[in-house]
Amino acid sequence: MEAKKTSTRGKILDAAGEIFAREGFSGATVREICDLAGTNIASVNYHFGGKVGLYRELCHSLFSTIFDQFPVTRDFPKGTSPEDRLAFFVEGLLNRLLEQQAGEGIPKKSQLLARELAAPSPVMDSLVDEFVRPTAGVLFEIIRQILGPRASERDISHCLLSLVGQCFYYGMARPIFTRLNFLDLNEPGIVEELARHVTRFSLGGMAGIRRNLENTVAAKACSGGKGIG
Amino acid sequence: MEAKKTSTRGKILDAAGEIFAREGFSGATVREICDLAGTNIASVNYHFGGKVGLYRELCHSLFSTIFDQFPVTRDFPKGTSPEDRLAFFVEGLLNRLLEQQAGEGIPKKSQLLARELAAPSPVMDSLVDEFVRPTAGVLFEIIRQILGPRASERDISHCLLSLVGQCFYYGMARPIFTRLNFLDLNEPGIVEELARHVTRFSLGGMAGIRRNLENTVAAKACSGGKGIG
Amino acid sequence: MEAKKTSTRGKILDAAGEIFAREGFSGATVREICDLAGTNIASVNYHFGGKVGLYRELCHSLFSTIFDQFPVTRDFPKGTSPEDRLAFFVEGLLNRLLEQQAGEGIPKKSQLLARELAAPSPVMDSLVDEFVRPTAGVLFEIIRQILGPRASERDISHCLLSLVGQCFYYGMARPIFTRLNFLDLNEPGIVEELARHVTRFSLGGMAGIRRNLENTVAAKACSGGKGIG
Amino acid sequence: MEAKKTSTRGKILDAAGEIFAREGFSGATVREICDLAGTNIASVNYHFGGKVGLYRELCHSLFSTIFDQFPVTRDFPKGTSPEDRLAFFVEGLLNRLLEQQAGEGIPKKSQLLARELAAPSPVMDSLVDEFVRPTAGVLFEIIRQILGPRASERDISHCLLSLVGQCFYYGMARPIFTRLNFLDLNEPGIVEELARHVTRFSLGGMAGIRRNLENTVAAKACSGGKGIG
DNA sequence: AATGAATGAGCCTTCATTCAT
DNA sequence: GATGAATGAAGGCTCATTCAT
Repeated sequence: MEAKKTSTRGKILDAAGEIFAREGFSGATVREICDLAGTNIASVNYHFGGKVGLYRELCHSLFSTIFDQFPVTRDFPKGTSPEDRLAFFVEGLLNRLLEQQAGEGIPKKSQLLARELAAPSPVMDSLVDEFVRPTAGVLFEIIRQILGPRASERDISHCLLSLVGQCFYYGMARPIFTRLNFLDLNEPGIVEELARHVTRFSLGGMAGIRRNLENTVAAKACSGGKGIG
Repeated sequence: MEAKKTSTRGKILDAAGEIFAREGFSGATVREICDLAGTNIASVNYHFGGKVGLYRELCHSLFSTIFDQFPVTRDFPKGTSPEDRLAFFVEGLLNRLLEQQAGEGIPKKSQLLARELAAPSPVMDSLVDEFVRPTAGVLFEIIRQILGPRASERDISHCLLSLVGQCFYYGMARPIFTRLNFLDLNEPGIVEELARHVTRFSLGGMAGIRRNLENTVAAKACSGGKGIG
Repeated sequence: MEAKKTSTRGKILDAAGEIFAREGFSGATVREICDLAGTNIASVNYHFGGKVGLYRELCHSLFSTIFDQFPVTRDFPKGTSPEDRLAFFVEGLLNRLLEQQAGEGIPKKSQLLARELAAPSPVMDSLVDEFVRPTAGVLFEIIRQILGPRASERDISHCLLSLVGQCFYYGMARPIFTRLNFLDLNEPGIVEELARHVTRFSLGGMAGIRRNLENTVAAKACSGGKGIG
Repeated sequence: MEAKKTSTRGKILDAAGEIFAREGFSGATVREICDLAGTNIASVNYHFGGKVGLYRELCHSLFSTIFDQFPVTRDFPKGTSPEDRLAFFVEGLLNRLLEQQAGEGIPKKSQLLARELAAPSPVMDSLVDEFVRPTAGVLFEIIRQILGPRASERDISHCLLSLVGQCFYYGMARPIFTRLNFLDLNEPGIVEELARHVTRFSLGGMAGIRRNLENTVAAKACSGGKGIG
């Protein structure tokens, strides 16, 4: 639930979120944003220095809010299994990507995120460092533990991308699979359901990878002698 | 490898692919496209009726070419396992999404595709019906067989999206994970490596799902008696 | 008399001359120019690349026209005195600076010239080289002959600036001395009258300078002995 | 030497002098002036009622200061020759026009003056009456005496403009003749040197005019008889 | 006395498009 | 078939100014 801002700055940011998400950066116009915000057309330049500045600040603010709202890790009790950590991570990530305004069918934040991922603007650079990299680091460690000591960094990367890809796809490709009637993301409880599925699917996938790693090594160890058969 | 067109029409299409992929629909300008194509600024309107017409035709032509080039199914010998069919599907899909111009690092086609998925233009509608739906149908059937008879349509959908999500993510999020140094998609043989990974990961994932389905049913069947423990 | 152009380019140039002269570069607006020219507001950008390009081309065209129209030297018969050459020069220069549209009281060209001299824009650089320098060279030689062999380059420069200053002042300070009722530049024959005056005044001035130079040298030559007295 | 003001008003005036001189009235912006002055952007309107008011006050203050600093006449001892009065006048006028800030190569005051002469703003009207007219009156009388009783008002005006023109030209056309390497106004003692030259040149010029007047009258008187030859 | 926020008007420029050739 | 010239609409932005504090 998003509290409607009363300051001019806040109203512009709210409106910008809507318009940029719907139209993209080039498609959006300052005029449209100001009309929606109910402010003067010069206010964007006054408060943000221009269209680009507004976009930058909006992204930052959006990412900041959403990342604070849905953490992907926390102070787990000692001995918590990596599988449980993964479950928590997946639910957090999906919430970040699928979160939407109460009452509105338009997930403006994830839409904007998806745009940036498909066509990263210069704004992206700082965001990746500030928001994405730490998140990826957390997941990387979890997966390393799940895959076990034989996994190379490349193995871990592959699995990480497999897991993240599933989550992102829900956020980005919504227009596609909505059209194909595969899934309705507006159902209540859908995020939790998807989190359970992604967790289970990915754990299964990683188990397969791990098994393969171990077999490969075992096979190598027996090379020269007879294989197990 | 893309044969350079010599007709005005062809030169415009080539240039449009580059510019639209880089700038998006609103960001691209007819002038820029015509400059790159070396044609008159009025030629776009003459040949395609306008910017929208050009975009529509470009998408169609791009999808058409790429879908023909990389099939996701074929006349398998009778008795081919669904796992083998899946492997073929995954490699085809990844090729479609990661294909790039020979010698150029810019995967203009998948970039354009990614854009359309993140922000589908009106052009999308016909494309989904013509290209995406049949592809999805093929995969749906393969997964149905792999998951076994106990899987509901929803289960199949979930797994389908999990698999497709992994593949798309490679095509769309390249700017992100390139920045994070997770993966370099320019390595030779990378598509095949990814295909092997996605196939194995997904088979593992689906195996997990299937096992769970069977256990759940079994547990229900034994309800009243003792669980396995 | 200025032939009204019929091409869009020409109409814009005509209008620009009027507006830039009246308002200065920053004060003038493209809209006003296009309104006066009866063309679309985008035509300036199409034909001249922008406001600056239009200004540059206008200055060039104006200078070119006016310098061709009023020469300051010609093929004099052998033995023509430097005084006669000077008279010709002065009349030519004054015509350049005071020339005005038939029927209009606004001397747009000299006004524009005056502006450039008081606040030279980047456009000025090429104009000085192309137009002003050769003119100055002609005058420099005439004055050198009038002042005689004892004149240093500095003496010549001083006299040159004295002469040119008189002429320019008529072109630039018109708003001032019109207000002070000193002179009405709209009288017929005024340019010829001024030319006669400036020529006579300057010849007198230079005669004074020359006399002084010769006396000084003579005095030096007699230093130690008696002066002529 | 200009004392740096500490009051907001004074700081704005100082800054305005710099900016208006460099950019002209339309080219200068209130924001730029306030930035340089280190004051709030609303301060110009608060203190001067607007951009025009600031400009008016600045001109007034500038003219007032400079005219007080360099007089063009004084209480001469009885019997002082008009030639001596002229020499004093010329030095005073040149000082007014060429005066520049200590240590800075930019003569902001004369630049501004030159602008006003080339393109007088409405502000000019009052300034002409208050400052220019009295100065011109002084010179008019001096020249009347030098030219002698046969000179008409028109003769006097011509000579006056010839003299004033030389002086103004140094102040206004500096960018031109600096580019042409005719003169470097930054040399020490240059103003005195120029004053000597202008005085001598003009006295020579007026002597020529006077001689001509007398010859003309004499010739008329002798009409019917022989001319002097 | 002074200011930060906000504004309406207007700026130059760029856009996709049209039209006569 | 193809194009150079021209255009109306709209773009982001800057301006001097105002107003509540």
